[in-house]
Amino acid sequence: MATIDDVARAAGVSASTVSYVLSGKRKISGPTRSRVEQAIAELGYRPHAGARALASSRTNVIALMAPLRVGVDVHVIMQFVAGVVTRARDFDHDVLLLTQDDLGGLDRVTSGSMVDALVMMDVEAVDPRVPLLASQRQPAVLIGLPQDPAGLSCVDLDFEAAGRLAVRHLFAAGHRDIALVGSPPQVLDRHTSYAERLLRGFRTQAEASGMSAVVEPCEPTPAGAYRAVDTLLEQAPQTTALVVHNESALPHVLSRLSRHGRRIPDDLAVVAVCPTDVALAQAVPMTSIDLPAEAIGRLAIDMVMARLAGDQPAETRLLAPVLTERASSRVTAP
Amino acid sequence: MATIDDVARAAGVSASTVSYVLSGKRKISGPTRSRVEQAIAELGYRPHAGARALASSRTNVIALMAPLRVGVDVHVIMQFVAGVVTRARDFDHDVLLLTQDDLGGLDRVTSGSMVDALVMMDVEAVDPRVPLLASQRQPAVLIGLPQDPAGLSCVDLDFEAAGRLAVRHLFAAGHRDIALVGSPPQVLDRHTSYAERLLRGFRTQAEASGMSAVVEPCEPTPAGAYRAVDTLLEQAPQTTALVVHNESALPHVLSRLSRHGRRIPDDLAVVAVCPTDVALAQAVPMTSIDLPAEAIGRLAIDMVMARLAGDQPAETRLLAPVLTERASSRVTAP
DNA sequence: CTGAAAGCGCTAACAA
DNA sequence: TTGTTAGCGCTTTCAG
Repeated sequence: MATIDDVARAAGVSASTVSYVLSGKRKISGPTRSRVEQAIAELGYRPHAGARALASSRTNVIALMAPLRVGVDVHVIMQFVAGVVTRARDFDHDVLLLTQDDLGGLDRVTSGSMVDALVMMDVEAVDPRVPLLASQRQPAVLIGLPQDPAGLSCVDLDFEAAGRLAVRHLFAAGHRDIALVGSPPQVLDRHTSYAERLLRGFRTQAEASGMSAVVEPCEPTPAGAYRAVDTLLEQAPQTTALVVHNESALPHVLSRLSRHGRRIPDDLAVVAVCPTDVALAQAVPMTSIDLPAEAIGRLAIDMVMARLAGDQPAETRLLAPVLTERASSRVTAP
Repeated sequence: MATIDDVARAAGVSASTVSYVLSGKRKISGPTRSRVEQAIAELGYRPHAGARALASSRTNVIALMAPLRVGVDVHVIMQFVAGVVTRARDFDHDVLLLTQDDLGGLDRVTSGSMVDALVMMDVEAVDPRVPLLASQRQPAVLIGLPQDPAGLSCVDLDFEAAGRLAVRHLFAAGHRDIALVGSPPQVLDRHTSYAERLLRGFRTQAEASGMSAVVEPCEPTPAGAYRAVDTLLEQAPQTTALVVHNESALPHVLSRLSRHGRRIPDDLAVVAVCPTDVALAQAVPMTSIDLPAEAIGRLAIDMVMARLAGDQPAETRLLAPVLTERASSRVTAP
């Protein structure tokens, strides 16, 4: 492999000049610059990442902690990761992938100076990883909202507003008896922030609007979805509209409803909280509040870069929910 | 951050001794070792990854090129990635994530000495990335089977054998008219290796067994699945069994069949080629040939490590398919 | 069994 | 506008 000295020699300049041509941190005359660039091209030179990191204490790598356990919301995770990776590339950064449960990984990549910053997905209200962030010098951006976001950068969809929005939409369509098919019990049990926030928005708005509102947690399996639907139809048969916040269960909820002879939207309106492509991939196109996972991922990187540039303090950004009406809640002509 | 010199000073030894304690490449006396270890613990010392890479030309990072585009087989991708990451950790390696389309990324991480090796998912029969591998010094392991795997390490499920196995299973259950609901047309168009291999196995075995076999490519959408099912039932109404090799379409295929009044397995047997958890997440538990994505990921890392250790030449490993019979193809009592 | 010292390839003062 | 030089923190000969 060619080194910076090889390039310098070939171009008839010093190594530092090559370095400055590469970094642009110094003004270089036209002729010199082109000689250097040509030498770089001819030799196929690439700076050695380790050497660079050692000298500059910058790795151009961002760590991403992602929940790789299968099961829940694979789509969302993938889109999110895609957003992070592609946006990082826009800033000439690469992404090191850590699994959610690799608690030690946090310290490893951080203390070992493997990365310049950290993005943590799927942060829970009380998250064991959050306290660990305090002791490290690299900035972190969290996806989700810990109970105490003091001094931390956070991004997420405003799930509470999303809950309210869904309910208001249904209210406007004339519904007065609604239900939420929510996250799996274990997700709620571990106080996953987004699940609780959506639930809160759903409940408060329903109450504010004087609607009767039932909540049914739901396993992300066919059996779980069937159970949830069956329970719901039995215990609250007067329900005319559903909010579904459970991507994996969604198709099974719909198929169970159809098995019960409930037509969508005629007998039952449904609003889903999920990525648009999931909403469109259902048997009936779903009215949905988009979970803009890719956009959030990109935004997380933008925030990381702002922090790295030093011009930004930590901030929390909650994206306003957007509801798109589709067939599943459309008021049909009588 | 504490450096190796800090540790050496604290322990009253030289830096090289600390290094050797860490690497185990030299015999160190008991007392010395424990003094060093204590100093490391007290100072919370972590070797600087860049410095280490510079001095040793080893990064302990593996690059993983994954198809992050959403749509097809997200589950499979996630499981695969999970397998790679967790197994890499077993060998004290981390994973740098590249997107499939980031062709330049290959050269970047490789020439820049950011990684020790490469794992490439979803390799197609004729893949633009494969020729690029020739010029780099880091070993690569491919998931999938390029047309010409000369000198490259490859792992994958033996899809051709899987196709044959599915057909043999159905033959044994008495079926003589079968159909394949396959990959999306565009996947076949780009000569995706696994799609073609499964197709080949399906066709050859059906022919060998004297069965009539129809093939229907299928978009990974509800509409696509409906179309495929409708076409099939119309053009080959005598079909009594289906092989589905299309994870995303699977639920929609099943729901369409049920809408057509075809009961599974009574009217139509179905064998799916997909991860076990997907097979179990359907309305009817699916007889399936497992796509052991996580295992393949782990295996890929094992092969990487063998190559890095230098003891292994490149080799191709095709995993034997395993079929598990479940309700969707069970012969029911008359 | 341990230490000294020479780099690994790059960046960023400091000089000119 | 460019060059010189001193590290960055570690690994690994070479010596003892």
